[in-house]
Amino acid sequence: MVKELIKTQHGDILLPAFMPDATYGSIKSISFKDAETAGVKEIVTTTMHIEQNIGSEFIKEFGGIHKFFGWDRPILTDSGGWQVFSLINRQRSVISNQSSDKKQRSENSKLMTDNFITEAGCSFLDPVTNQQFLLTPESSMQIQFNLGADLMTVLDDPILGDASFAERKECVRINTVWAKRAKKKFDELSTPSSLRDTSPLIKGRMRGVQPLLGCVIQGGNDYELRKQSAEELVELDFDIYNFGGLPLHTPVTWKTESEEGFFHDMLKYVSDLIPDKKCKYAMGVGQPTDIAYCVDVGWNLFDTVLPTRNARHGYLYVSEGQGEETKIYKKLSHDVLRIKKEIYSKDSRPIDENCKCEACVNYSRAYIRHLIRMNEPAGFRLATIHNLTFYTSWMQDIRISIK
RNA sequence: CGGGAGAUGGCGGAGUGGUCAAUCGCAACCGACUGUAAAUCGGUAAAAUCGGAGGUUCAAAUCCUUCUCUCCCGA
Repeated sequence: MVKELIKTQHGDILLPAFMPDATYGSIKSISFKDAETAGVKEIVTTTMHIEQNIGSEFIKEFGGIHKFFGWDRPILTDSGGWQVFSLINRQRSVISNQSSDKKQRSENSKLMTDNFITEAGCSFLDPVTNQQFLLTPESSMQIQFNLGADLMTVLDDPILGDASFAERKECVRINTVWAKRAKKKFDELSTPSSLRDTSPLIKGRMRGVQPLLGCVIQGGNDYELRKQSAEELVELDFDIYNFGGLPLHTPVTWKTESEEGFFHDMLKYVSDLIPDKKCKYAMGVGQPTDIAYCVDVGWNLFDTVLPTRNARHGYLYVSEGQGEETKIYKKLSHDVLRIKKEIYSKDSRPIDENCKCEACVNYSRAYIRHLIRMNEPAGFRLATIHNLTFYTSWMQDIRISIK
């Protein structure tokens, strides 16, 4: 029995669902109203960026993240684990460059002391605000309650692909310990009396609907570690099970010589380790065809930066026959169109003749190409609206196709 | 009219005697992007004998003379 629906205080989520990322409190270059028009029903935001730049205490007093954003539909918060992973990973790659430059070396050693993970939590220097920050499983949970998220995520400890087996095993161990601690904190904070005091959620419309908690299965590209991680977490009984790390063979995720691109087998393997009655969330996935594959093997919740970032870079998703290159997964297919290419400079057609979004109904490829090349925010906005419209309709097609 | 500064590839702008057929950036073309330190990053190609003429020197974009043009300040 495949899960079809998640109930939240801000409405139901139809599965499989795709949630765009509103990292700094905004889906880059569009408004939430634009997102709604593009068919977006639920979004992801990050606890860390909000906490550091605005402060979750303030959001709580304000009346919660939904009110603050002006977004009345479901919000999932990410824990902040990934950001730290990202920082540490960058730090390692800088250091591995073996610079003989004295200044560079001193910067490297500074990075080592700025960002580190212990069993207590993640300590790091925020690159934007330049403040030292300690994130623990408990504080991450507290922040997410302050925000009043509908779906929450435990602090997790992602793994670097080229770490040794012992190091990766240690990450899985810490990841489970943190999940336990986070769940304990979550249970404390979500008791009715506690909710009244600590969370803007209680002021919502649907009393009695609790926030849901997701944990993150780690283990990198190692099947045994994935299995161990999944089994330990299943034991703890979470609402949502997330695929941690990024299932891609790249130097910043998992280094392997064997294969390029998306790690299909691992997605299937991990999905099979999770009971079907649970929501399965493939974090950071992915290309439309990869999402389609993941749905096939049991995943039903997705978020990725691809449609929004690619839009800003002029990489547009279009229906088949409308672009330069076709991507196919089974019966689903679409094209890709790089709008910055010269061939579109005089093209009076819309981005996608089959699309009803604001960009396609009103403007030509030539105009949108021009705007993006000129770095005009209006161009980013239109392209983003288009790509999100594509993604939401792609998800709808998937939902229909699996009925 | 007097004084000053300048003239280098499509544009901006390094370089003040040899290592300069000339750094670099923008623009151009192509590509990447996957729980966003990303309006970012990478690659490729093309393009100037350095305003004109003369001179000094083994050697000049670089020094000297002169011409042309531009800009700034002052009458």
